Amino acid sequence: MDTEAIFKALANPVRRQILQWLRAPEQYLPVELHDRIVPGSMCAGHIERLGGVSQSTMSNHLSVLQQAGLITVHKRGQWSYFTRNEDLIQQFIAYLKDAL
Amino acid sequence: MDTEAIFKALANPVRRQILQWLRAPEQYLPVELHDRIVPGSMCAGHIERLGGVSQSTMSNHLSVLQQAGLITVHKRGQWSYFTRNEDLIQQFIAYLKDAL
DNA sequence: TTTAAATATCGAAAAATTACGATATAGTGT
DNA sequence: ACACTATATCGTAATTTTTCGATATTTAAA
Repeated sequence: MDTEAIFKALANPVRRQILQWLRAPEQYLPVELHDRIVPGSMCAGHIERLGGVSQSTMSNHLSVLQQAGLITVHKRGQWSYFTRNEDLIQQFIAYLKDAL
Repeated sequence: MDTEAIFKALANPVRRQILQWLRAPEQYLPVELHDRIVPGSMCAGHIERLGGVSQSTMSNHLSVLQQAGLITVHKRGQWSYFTRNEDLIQQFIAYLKDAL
């Protein structure tokens, strides 16, 4: 667990917001897509549309979260589906409980 | 609780280290000072000597931690004694548990 | 096989953070 | 009043982060 990378990743509000969106993707996606997606995930394009930043900027944020291990990607066709890495997130919180 | 400020404060390794030193100040202070200090605290000067940065830089780090609420200051004479704000730290961890 | 769509990467500008030395402020002791 | 110590603040340079538009890459569709 790269705590340095995790702390840095979480220091940015857009990235924290992404983690929130990924808690309940269905809530933020058009209903007609609910059965098409990788469950519990959103593709980069939808995340981009939710955030107020450019495509390349959002792609970078997703990359930072991914490198910190907070999210994982599954590529299907031309899409990249991002999912929270609950294991790591819980591991990180457990770590904080007696290391912070 | 200013979570934005807390996340930003924790993004810096020197500041996280300060919180660690403040968990057990006696461990990092000369024995002859143990009965002179505000319990569970260290003055700015001692923190400065532990960290590898200049006086002004360390003073700034302490200020950032303080503004985030992670530490508190008690001034006595010409010294500033810094203490962990355990309440806020625990509150932050509790917040993370269901908001991260 | 050309065209379009989704995403990633590149290069550079803007903004924020970190760092330092110098100086200011405030308290202590002479 | 004066010198001395501890800490804070100021101005600024260096570094890192954030951002963007442009371009490259990959897959799908016509």
